[in-house]
Parts: sequence; structure tokens; C-alpha cells
Amino acid sequence: MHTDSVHGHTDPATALARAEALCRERGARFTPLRRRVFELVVEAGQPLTAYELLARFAEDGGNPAPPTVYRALEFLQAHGLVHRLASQNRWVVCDHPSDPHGGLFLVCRTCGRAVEWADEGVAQALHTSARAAGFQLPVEVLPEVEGLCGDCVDAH
Amino acid sequence: MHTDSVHGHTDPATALARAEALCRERGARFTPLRRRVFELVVEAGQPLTAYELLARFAEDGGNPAPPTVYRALEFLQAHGLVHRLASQNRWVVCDHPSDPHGGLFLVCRTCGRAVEWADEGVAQALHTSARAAGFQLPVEVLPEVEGLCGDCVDAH
DNA sequence: CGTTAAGTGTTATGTTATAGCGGTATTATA
DNA sequence: TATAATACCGCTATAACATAACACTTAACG
Ligand SMILES: [Zn+2]
Ligand SMILES: [Zn+2]
Ligand SMILES: [Zn+2]
Ligand SMILES: [Zn+2]
Repeated sequence: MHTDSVHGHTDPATALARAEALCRERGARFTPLRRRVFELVVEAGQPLTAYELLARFAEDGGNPAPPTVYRALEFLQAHGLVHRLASQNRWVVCDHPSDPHGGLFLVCRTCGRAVEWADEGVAQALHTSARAAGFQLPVEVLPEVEGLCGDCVDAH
Repeated sequence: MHTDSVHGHTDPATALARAEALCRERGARFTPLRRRVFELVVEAGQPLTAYELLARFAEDGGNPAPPTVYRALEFLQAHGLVHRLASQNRWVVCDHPSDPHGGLFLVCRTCGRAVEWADEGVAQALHTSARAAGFQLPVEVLPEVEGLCGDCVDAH
């Protein structure tokens, strides 16, 4: 089984440059607002709620209303720059945008850390199982499961 | 690979009897309120939001407030009688309570139908993948994925 | 330029979920 | 049975998450 991990440790500058390049390629506008939202999500290094983002804007003296932030997040998601963790109501940076990918989101029940784990084995098992149930899944599927990360297991 | 499906077509009377028996065994109180909530979820035959449940109570002339319904749902969930679909903010009856089980929730993007699909292959792939990422998953893991059910695929 | 589309600010509101308190019903114990 | 402890539920209020709709500004394109 081929297993390929991508950890959430891309440095912010690289992530920003990559996002900017990707948007330029596609003719999508990486506006200051969208850039700032992306930057905040990258810097957080962990999943954030939309309202946590709003709070960070407020720290900067900004004052956007919820729709402003939600719209930016939707743009970023549409371009694969962030993922929405539906089970957590949170948003997190994608570590390998521009590359369509399925996989698995592992979310720590204790510390909230999330790891996007690209694993063809899981994706394949999911598609096989879904087909057996008569379901057709999109190519990219990214289920979320809760567990304990290594650090939190060690700390009992 | 062993694949075992359980469809959402258990008849309401049977489901109720089973729930009642299960609670009696465990010394848990299957009160009228909890019974009614369970019955409504069973009858719906598809995932419901808590507020849809509240509306059905209202149809009956009842008037519970949100916490009342949420508490009943949490009780039912704790006893494995219903599952919460975190990605959908909905609740759905479990087709094989009393039997700890992992698997997969397949949710149709179009019609909203949800199928709980017990598949050891998926559960195993998830645990293997999670371990590789340093995560420890609970024994029962039930990720949710969105796709198209057979009917909705046929209807284009 | 002028026209059009895309992006953003803003207000208001809709939807989902929980905290906390006080009263009632059930159970456990003497 | 009396009493104490616990579990359950009604209720009010509020927190947390998300979107509709409209006005205004900015960018894209001839
Ligand atoms: Zn990704
Ligand atoms: Zn952790
Ligand atoms: Zn189940
Ligand atoms: Zn369908």
C-alpha cells in the first residue's frame, strides 16, 4: 500500500507564495482580504472557526462582518487552498493545493490538532465500499475522523 | 473482504421494541420523551435536524424547548440508538445498536438519504492509516462521506 | 472612457447548540 | 413508608455558526 503523508508544517511565506502563484495561473484574484484570511489560517497552524478569524481581524484593528470572512474562505476552498472540516466547523490550510487529492483528516479530540493524511489505501477502500452500497463518490474524498494524536496519547 | 450492509428499513415497531429491551438490560430509562424522540427519528427514515424534531413535536401539540430534545438525542446517542451526523448537523437512527461497530456513513448530496454501511475493510484501512500518522482511533469509527445514491445517479 | 462583472461593506436574520436554574419524578436506602 | 439522593425535564436566555439581500467600490475589458 502506498502511503504518503503531508504534514502541516509548510512555512507561511512559502504557502503564501504558492497560493499567489496558483491564483495567478488560474486568473483568480488573490485580493488583500483573501490573502490576509489565508495568512491567518496558515499562521494558526491548526483549524480555526470563522469567528476566530473574525477575532484576529479585530486584533489587527480590522472589522469585517461574518459574510466577508465566509466569502473569502469559500474562495480559498474553491481553489483548494483551505479545507473546511465540516464536523468541526473549522477551516484549515491545505498542504498540497493544486494537486487533487483524497485522503483522511485526523483530528485530535484533545488538542484539536488536525493532520491531512494522504492515503490511497483509505481512498480506495472508501470508493470500493461506497460502490457496494450503490453510492458514487467524488474523486476527492476527505473524511474526518477523531482520535488522539501521538502527543496526547503520550500525555495519557 | 467481509462486507455487511444494514439498510435503514427496520420497521418502527421492531426498532422501538429493540430500543426498549436494550435500555431495560442496561438499567437505562427509556422515558416517554426519549421514546417519542426515538420514534420520530425512526419514522423519518432519514437524518433529521434537532429543530426538525422540535417542529414534529409542535405538530403533535407538544412544545419542548431545544435543550429537551438535545438531551434526549444525547441519551439515545450514548446508548448507540442514534448517530449524530456531525457534517450534516443531523441525527439518524442506528440500524444495529447494542453491537459496537465501525463503518461508514454514505450521505447523498442530492436527496439527503443516508446509509450506514458496516465495512470492516474501511474500518481497518482507517485504523492502519491513522496509526501511520501517529493517531490512535477509537474502536468505533464512523466517518461520513458525501456522494450520490443509486437513485440520484440514475436520475442524472 | 463606458460597460460589465467581481469583490467587499453592511445590516439583518436564520440556524444550530448549550448554560444554568428550579421543579418533578424515580430510585435507593433505612 | 419516610427520607435522601439522583435523574429527568421545563424553561429562559444566550452562545456559536452561517447566510440573504442590497448598496457601493474596484477591476477587467472592449
Ligand atoms: Zn488538502
Ligand atoms: Zn492531541
Ligand atoms: Zn450504527
Ligand atoms: Zn440520492
